[in-house]
Amino acid sequence: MDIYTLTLTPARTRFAPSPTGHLHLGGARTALYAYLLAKQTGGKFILRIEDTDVKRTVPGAEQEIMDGLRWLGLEYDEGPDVGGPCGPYRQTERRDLYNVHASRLVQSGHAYPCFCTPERLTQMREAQQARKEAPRYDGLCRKLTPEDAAKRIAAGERHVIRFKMPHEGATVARDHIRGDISVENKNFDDAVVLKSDGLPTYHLAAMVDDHEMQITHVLRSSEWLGTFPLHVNIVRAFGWDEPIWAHLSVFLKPSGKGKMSKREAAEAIKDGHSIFVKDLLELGFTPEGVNNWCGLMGWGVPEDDVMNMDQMIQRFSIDSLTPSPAAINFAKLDHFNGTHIRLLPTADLVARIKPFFTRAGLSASDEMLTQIVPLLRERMVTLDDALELAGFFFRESVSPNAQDLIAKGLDAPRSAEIARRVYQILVGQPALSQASAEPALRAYVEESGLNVNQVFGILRVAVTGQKISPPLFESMEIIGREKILARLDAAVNALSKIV
RNA sequence: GCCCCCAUCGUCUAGAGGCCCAGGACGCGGCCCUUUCAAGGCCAAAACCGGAGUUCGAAUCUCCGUGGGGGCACCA
Repeated sequence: MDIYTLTLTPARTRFAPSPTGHLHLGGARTALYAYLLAKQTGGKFILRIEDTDVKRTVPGAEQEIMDGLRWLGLEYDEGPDVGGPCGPYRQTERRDLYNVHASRLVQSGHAYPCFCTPERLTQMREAQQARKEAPRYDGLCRKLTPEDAAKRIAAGERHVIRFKMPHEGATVARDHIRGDISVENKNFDDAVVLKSDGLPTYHLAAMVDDHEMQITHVLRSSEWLGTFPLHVNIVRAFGWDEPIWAHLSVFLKPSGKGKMSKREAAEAIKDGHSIFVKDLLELGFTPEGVNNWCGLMGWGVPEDDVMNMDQMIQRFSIDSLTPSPAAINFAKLDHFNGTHIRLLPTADLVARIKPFFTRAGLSASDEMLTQIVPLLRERMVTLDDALELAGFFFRESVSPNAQDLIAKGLDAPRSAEIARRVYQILVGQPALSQASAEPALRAYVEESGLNVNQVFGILRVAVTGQKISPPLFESMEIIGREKILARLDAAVNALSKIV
């Protein structure tokens, strides 16, 4: 089989989060890569919920994950709410399957029941740490005869199933990003694969499911690198073929010193950013921007790094994934978000900013927004910028800061005088179009000896209520003559009251 | 303490022995455009962690050091 054929073999990939919290950037990127690989090869992208730790499961988390994936455009082909040929896709609904497999491991001599109590294990670990030894299961129950074990199980004694790690030799596991990883087996202990509540741990559940669901490429966080050899041993104990494994580097906080912490996450929010997908949506980020940005962290694209989903699908390759941790750079997210906003067709952008006006209690019609969007587009970094930039279009009146109405280098009375003059000029214009208003005002600027910034500045603040606004004359044409004159009149009044 | 992984501009990265006195992107600085703010265009500054090897030749290969990250649960 040549390389070309290989890359076209449909991949089955999966995103397998546990529903214990918010969907975050790391998860989003893992899902993105898995999605890209599946789509590129004409394969399937699967969502599997790893909820075997019942105590840690958070209500609503699963829904948030599904909503988040859909918002990002990472539509899964198989999953809890869409079904599929390998379901169910929630691990708690597959417990019988894990029991069967755990038994198989015991029968084949690859695993054994362990009756050690949590108390004993804690004591053991504490003693080991006191002796500066690595905390590790001492293998007490590994020595039990199958007969003894069977008797205790029959007696109803509470127990777990542990995987029997080889004591001798080394395990060589191949990570697609890093190459062969070799670890001495003596560094491992016998991990629990089935808990006393009858549910599996990750080590068993993930291996069984990846096999049963015929996953071809396992893309997961590099946090799993430590237990990677264990997983490989489990897969081999079953006699299964291994998938291609790729351990994705972790995201570091912006400083590059350590993983994102709660504290850092809070800092980011204050700054209008977040590591949580649900926040990103509310903060006005676009799926296009987020995907492009986080996809680029850990993936070495030679050039042309502004990409939409189709382009990412075409260009993605697990061969160009990078092994080193990446520090999050929110400034770059801003850049990509702004870039993708500018790439959006007007109707699309209108639809996306509308909710932000609605939420602010402003009724913005599609017609109006369609006119305004071209003025806004290149000034937006996030979608909610539209509200800040263009709220004045939809308000009955504006209330500028009186001081802002005073032109640079002039005083209030002089500014009021200018505003009055501008009013007169505009009143004289039957239709307040850009074509008529602008030349008239420029002529005034010329004859008055003032500069454009002074005159247009007063007008801008009077009409928009803001020092920074979209292009003035285009905006005025949309606002309409009546409102403009009223606002200008109000500005003259405000200016006159300043002593 | 033990184990594993990583190491190119501030950040994300290109680079798979000569194409590299190291390329792109973000950010930063400057200039142009300009009614504000942006966007856009142009220009600039900015890096191969250190030390030994291997080689005619190393950012690229090997070893050591250092630094950083991750892991060592009946959590994932």
